[in-house]
Amino acid sequence: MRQIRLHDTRRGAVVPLQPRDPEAVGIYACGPTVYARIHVGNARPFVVYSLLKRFLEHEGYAVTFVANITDVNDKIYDAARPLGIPSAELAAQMSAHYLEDTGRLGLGRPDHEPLAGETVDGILDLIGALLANGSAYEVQGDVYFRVRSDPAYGQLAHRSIDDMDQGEGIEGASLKEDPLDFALWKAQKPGEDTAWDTPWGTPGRPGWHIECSAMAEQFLGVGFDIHGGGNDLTFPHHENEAAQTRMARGAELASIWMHNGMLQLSGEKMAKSVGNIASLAEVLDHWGNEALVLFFSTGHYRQPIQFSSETMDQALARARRIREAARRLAPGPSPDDMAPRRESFFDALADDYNTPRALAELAEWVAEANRREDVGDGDLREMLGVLGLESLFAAAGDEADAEALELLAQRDGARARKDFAESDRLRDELAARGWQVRDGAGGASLVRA
RNA sequence: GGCCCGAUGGCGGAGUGGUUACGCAGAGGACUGCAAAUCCUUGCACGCCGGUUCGAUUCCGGCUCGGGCCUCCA
Repeated sequence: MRQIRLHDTRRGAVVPLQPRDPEAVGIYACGPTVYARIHVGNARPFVVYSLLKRFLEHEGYAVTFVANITDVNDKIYDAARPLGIPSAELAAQMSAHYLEDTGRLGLGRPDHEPLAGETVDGILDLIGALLANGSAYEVQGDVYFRVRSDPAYGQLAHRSIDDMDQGEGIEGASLKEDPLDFALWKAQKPGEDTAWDTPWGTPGRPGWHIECSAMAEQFLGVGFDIHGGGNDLTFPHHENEAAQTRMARGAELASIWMHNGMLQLSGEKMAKSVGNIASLAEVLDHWGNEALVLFFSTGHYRQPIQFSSETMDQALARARRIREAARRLAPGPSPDDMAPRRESFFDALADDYNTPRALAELAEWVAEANRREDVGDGDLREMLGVLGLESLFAAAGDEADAEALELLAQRDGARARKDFAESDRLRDELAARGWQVRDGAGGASLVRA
């Protein structure tokens, strides 16, 4: 088994993965808050950790991947109000969209996708433990975490407690003992239509940070292996998560905290608040899932990555080349003398999940395969499977293609192939026969005009 | 203001104390009935100023610029 190394934010270094169970790895990644349809940037962690799971499985681990859905949150109340619908209804709608949109990535589902709203028992249990040992206090139905009770607070984000000026809003500030403290639970306020009963008597709903602590613990237990998320969550969200569990359970929530970089659009983080949004659904419509999944792997997961029509087109072209190689290669095992390239591919992934380097190896592998005769496609299948791109072996719109190719063959016996769509002349020809060429990921497909 | 990250060719993006990956785009060539695909060749790229060193894009310091977080944010 290859030694796998990953960057841990807490230690600020690339460290060896040493799972608590030598044969199994648990991964938790923070998912989106479902108050609107997700954008491409939101898809990055979904892709990164889904693919990490595939790689770890390839290396022989049994992996449990948990990605939560935050369905109870201020944002959701705020978004539901002007729409005149219950917040739970909005959350349900947007959750459904989230499942649909991420499903189209073709990467399968995480093993568990808990909803915060269904983990309230676990949340109250954690809060109970914190109240009991003095790390939390209740004020007028709110419950706050006593940040200074945790001597390790700030270690994850590498911040001194004295540099912090954290607040949960002006109203809450007056209730806190210390401005650093953050809400574990918020008493129900007018206009908030979702609330749960509590042991301390006043109904309310959980704070954002505690939701993740509870959901992670429920499915992976305390002390699991990898906690992931976008690097914008490092502080305060992950810092708070870590602190809550540490003080409630006397143990660290996770051993490695991984953080992916932001997707950037015109030099800035893609975010709803900035307004530079491209929805995941739109991007999938335009470029297809293969180009998008490949696009995410063209950059290292920790670095920011530039989203633009240009960089997406580049990913599309790259997918096309791989698809072409997949199409022409004979099924079967690849030659032994090409194995070193395959191994370099996986070695790159073992080294802090370096997908750009892995893709370079894959490109070299493809070039060599193209140069040779009778290269079996085994290695390529193996590599693409780990990258979530096994579908490059199956052409989009195969059936329509077959039919159209038959027509073409009848016409002039041309050595037609899927790339027919590249040729304007053939496009015209097809149009004349009632076919419309529709460009998609890594190729084109045909539909009846 | 504080903490952190980055600055690589037309674009994207790895990596390295001394021959600078890979992809996309471009140019030339091969092959091909035309295309497509594929192959070969090719391109004054490492922000600025100092320092360490036989030698720095790579290490150190400063500067400039960009980005993330410090408030909801993948």
